[in-house]
Order: sequence, then C-alpha cells, then structure tokens
Amino acid sequence: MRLSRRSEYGLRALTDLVRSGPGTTVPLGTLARRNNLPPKFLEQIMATLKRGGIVGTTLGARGGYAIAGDPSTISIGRVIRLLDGALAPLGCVSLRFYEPCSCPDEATCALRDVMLDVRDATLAILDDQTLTDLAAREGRAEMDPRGIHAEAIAGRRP
Amino acid sequence: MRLSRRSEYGLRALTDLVRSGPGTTVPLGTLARRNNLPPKFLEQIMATLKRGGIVGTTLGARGGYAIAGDPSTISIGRVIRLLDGALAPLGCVSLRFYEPCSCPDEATCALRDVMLDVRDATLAILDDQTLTDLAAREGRAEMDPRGIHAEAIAGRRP
DNA sequence: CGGAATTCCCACCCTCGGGCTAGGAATTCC
DNA sequence: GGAATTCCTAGCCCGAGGGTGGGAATTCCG
Repeated sequence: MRLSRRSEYGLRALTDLVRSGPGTTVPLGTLARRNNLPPKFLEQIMATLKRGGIVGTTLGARGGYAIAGDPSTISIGRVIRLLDGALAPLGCVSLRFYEPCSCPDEATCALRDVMLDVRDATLAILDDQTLTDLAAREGRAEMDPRGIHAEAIAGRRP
Repeated sequence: MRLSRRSEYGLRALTDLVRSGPGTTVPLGTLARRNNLPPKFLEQIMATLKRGGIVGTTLGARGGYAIAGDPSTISIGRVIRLLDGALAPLGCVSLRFYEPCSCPDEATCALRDVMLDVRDATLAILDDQTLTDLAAREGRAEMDPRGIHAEAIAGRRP
C-alpha cells in the first residue's frame, strides 16, 4: 500500500513549482537541491510529467520547468496515476488500469468488495485535492492529528 | 498503492476459513484448491499467520488450519500489517512502522499532510472491518457501486 | 560569437524483494 | 505401518524500483 519514490519526489517537486508562483520556471538543479532529491532520477520524473502535460519546459540557459496550466485543475491522483499507474489496491478494482485478479468470481468476491471501499476512500482525497491545495498545506507536526489512533500510538498491537 | 499478493491470498484463505465455520480445520491443499492459490506460497503465508496468532494448526493426518480465537476481533488491517508491514502510503505517516522520509521537515511537509489523511481514510476501513465482516460480504458486480466515478468509467483522463 | 547553463535522450546498472518452488523431516490419524 | 498432513530450510527468477553517466541539442548572455 505504499506510494513509490517516483510519485513522492514528483509531488514534492510540483509543490515547489506551484509555490514558486505561476509562470515561474525553475531549473532541475534548483528543484533537486531545494527538496533534496536525486537530480538524475528527478530528471526522469520531470520528463514523464512533461509527457503527461503537467509541466512545460524552456530550453537553454535560464531554462527549466514550470507548471503547465492551472494547478488548481491538476489533482494529486492524476499525478500519481501518471507516474505510477494504478492507484487502486487491487487490479480488479482499478477504474483505469483494470486487470482480473485471482478470485474465481469478481461479482461475489468479498475482498474485492472491501477494496472497492478502500479505493473510493482514497480517491475521494486524491482526486479531489489539487496541486494548489497541496501547496497551500502547511503540514502538521503530530502523528495523529485527529486523535483516533491512541492505541497504536501506545504501542498496542491490534 | 497496491496490496501485495501475500495479503491478498492470506485474506482469501482467512475468508474461507471463517466461512467454514468456527473451529473447523481445513488442510492447506483444500484451502489452496478452493481459492485457487499457489499451495506452497500459501503455506508460507499461513506460517506467518500462525506466528501472528491469527490461525492455529493441528498436525498430522486430518490436520489443517483454523482461525484462532474470535474472527470478529481480528481486523483486516491487522492481517495486512502482519503479512506486509506498513499500511501507510509513506513511512513518515506510519503509526507502527515509522521511518523518516525525504522531506527536510516533517512538521511542515505538505505531502505528509495529505498522506496523513489518506492513511486515516484507509485505516478507518481496514482497522474497522473484521474477518467476520469480510466473510459476510457478498460482493458487488459493479465497478462503481456508488456511481461516483462516471468520468473515469467513460474513459476521460483527468 | 563563444561559453555557460540548461533540457533532452539513450543507455545502463544493480540490488532487493515479491512471488513461487523443492524436498525432506516431524507429527498424527486410522 | 502407511497415508495425510504441517513444519522447516533453502533456493530461484525476474522484474521493477531506484538510480547513474555521458553526450547532443538548445538557448541566453556578455
């Protein structure tokens, strides 16, 4: 259930770009240094983001990357799908990257049923939150801001 | 963001065990055949589930695996954590398997902030739903039971 | 015009873990 | 005693995740 580094780095870089202000182009080196990300790997990622129409580039000296279009129309989900493929926990519940899974009959598969719910819960966030929203977040220091995981924090093993 | 085969197979097997009724022990071969899972791989998984106290075994002929304890007290989340480790999308938001991530300051990390929400949304399901709940589900044929992904179904690429 | 700063492109590497298999020892039932 | 099991240890394979390297093409600036 983990997010790949690819997406993690990509989203960090995009956040930086959005925060740099509309139309600002930032060179790869700066992007990498400021967010301490491996430069060459980030280059790959940015290439994909470009192919996906999420960023644009300007060549040559004083060139760099900039958000293409309005960041408030680009969802986090879209970015992750572009970089990683499916978002759904199981291939058989993926809307855009469907593939059959091991159960004999999907229509009566209990596991699929739960994962459908999980998918919807995560998509409700990731397809709703845009790059603008992301960049506007200030972060929270706590591990359990809503105080709903007291047991886990206490070290109990449920 | 994908669930591993390990967990997928494990949960399928557990569902089968719960449905077989309390106290029933089922041999590995049967478990594998009925759910068409690779037997030897499943054996490994069952071993882990045993170490984790989720199933018990009886040796020898007519032996097999059975749920240990009350399946309505075993959450899906617990099973996945046992088989796969962290459930959280990022190490830095994991309650039980915390590890720092690449951002300079977690307290002000925007990405972490979103992923905190994603974690809570999925845990709300996975730590709430028990094996009993899982076994009781009948499955749904549709891909979008709540009708909230019309665009994606239509093939639009947001 | 020349050099510096960039993106672009291609090729390659390498480790690690997911997913799976083999085979035999130990246990228990009939 | 033999059949059916779990237990245990070992190993395999490969693909993907996560990176590196180096050079060509483009553009700015003095």
